Amino acid sequence: MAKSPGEPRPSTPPAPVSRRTRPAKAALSADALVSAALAILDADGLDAVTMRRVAQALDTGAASLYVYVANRDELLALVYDRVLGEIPLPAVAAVGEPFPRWRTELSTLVRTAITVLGSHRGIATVALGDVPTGPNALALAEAILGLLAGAGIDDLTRSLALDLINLHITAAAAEESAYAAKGAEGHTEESAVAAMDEAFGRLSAADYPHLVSMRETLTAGSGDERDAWGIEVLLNGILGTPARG
Amino acid sequence: MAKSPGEPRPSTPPAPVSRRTRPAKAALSADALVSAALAILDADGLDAVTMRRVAQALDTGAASLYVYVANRDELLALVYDRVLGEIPLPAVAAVGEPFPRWRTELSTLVRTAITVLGSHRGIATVALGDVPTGPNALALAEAILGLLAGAGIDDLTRSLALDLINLHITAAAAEESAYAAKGAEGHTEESAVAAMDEAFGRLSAADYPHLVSMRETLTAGSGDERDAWGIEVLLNGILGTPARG
DNA sequence: GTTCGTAACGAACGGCGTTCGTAGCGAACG
DNA sequence: CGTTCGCTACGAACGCCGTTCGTTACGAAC
Repeated sequence: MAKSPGEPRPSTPPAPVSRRTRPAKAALSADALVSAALAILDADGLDAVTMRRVAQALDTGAASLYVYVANRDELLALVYDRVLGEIPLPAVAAVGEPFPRWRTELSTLVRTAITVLGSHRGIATVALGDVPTGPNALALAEAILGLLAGAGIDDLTRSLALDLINLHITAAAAEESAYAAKGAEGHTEESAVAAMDEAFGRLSAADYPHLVSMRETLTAGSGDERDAWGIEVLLNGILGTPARG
Repeated sequence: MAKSPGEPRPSTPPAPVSRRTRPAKAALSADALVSAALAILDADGLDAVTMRRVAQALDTGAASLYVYVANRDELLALVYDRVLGEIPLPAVAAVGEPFPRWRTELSTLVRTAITVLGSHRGIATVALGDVPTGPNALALAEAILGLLAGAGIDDLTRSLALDLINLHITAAAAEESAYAAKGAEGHTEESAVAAMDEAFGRLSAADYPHLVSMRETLTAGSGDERDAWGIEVLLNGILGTPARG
């Protein structure tokens, strides 16, 4: 009762009971923050995941979030790991056991990882700045290492291959998100071709002979086909490039 | 004379001559914006490249920049292309001519591209959102296509390979920048190992057998060695994976 | 009954990208 | 020569942002 700050509510009088007064409210938690952030991410993209919007979705103030999360980057890292959890992982063979199905399993694992990460608008870019160490990131790494072990690849090569595959997943997903974001609801095809023509129209065949001659080939193939080819290249390359070879 | 707004300068009277009154001033230009932005980028990183700071470096106001650039993203795209210009490109063989040195040339081209992009703190992430179409980006693409042509690779495969190589360059550079940024002046080695141990300390060998058994191998090798191996994998994989095979 | 740690919160700080209305100024035009 | 016009430049402002601070409420411990 002392202090008597009165009613310092200059903006929104229609809410009669202060949020603080209300009792239950489902209790905040880091998981709840992540869920709210993920919903905003899917709805409006990475830039829309602001502390204020997350707080608003949870019917609280931005300052309250800092009890569960040190800052926005940490929240995004948690969201990233949550998304990684959506990737179905194959059962891992025991250490030392050969696993003949490793190639198809690894191929689909990489492809689904790219698709899952790419479908949550822009979250993949989070991983390019922080080496992720969340539980689901570790589980994914474990699965990849297990499949590579099933191929009989030595430890050093597997270690390098893990990095390379992770890099590829992240980059391919980030690119996919970017394409999806650009299109929004416009035609991906049309705008992409338009941009291409715009850029190519000014090219002289003398200065850029290969680009000009390949103009049509460069836009060929769907994203999925390009993704699939990329994975094949990676796997073939890994098999054919032992470390310290 | 009409209107007579008087002297609406409530904040900084110590500057007697309005910037407007001063005559010469070297004249703004898109190039000047890019140079100023690049200097800030190298000094303080991508986040520090704000419209206000660029304007300040040019001794003007942020609003003035919009005459030469539509928005910050466009400015960053110009900076990105400027940085690409720092990459020395090999002479391109004529279309149809075999070029036996293609492999070493392409390998060093990719490696230097990663190094150059990675050395300008965070600029590589710009390319993950915009397919770059600046002149230097086109020249780089032309060079890569030319070297691949020297290897006798067909058009469709070259097209896919170009995308894959560009993706790898961008991602590897972004990761390199991120590592450099994390370290700042702290020991990269120490902090990386500490983070690893932090994450690995909680791992049970039952749940993560491969990760645990490879704990030491995973941190082996310098960044350069990993980069070099990655390029070999890409090139070997491209050679061994014709499109529509 | 009192103390105390801590979740929750409103307000504020400093900064951001961008827009708006206007001021200056050289060239074009009558 | 006088006027108009287009364009660069600019200060101020808008609506955001992440984060911090000081205070309040409240449950558990004593």
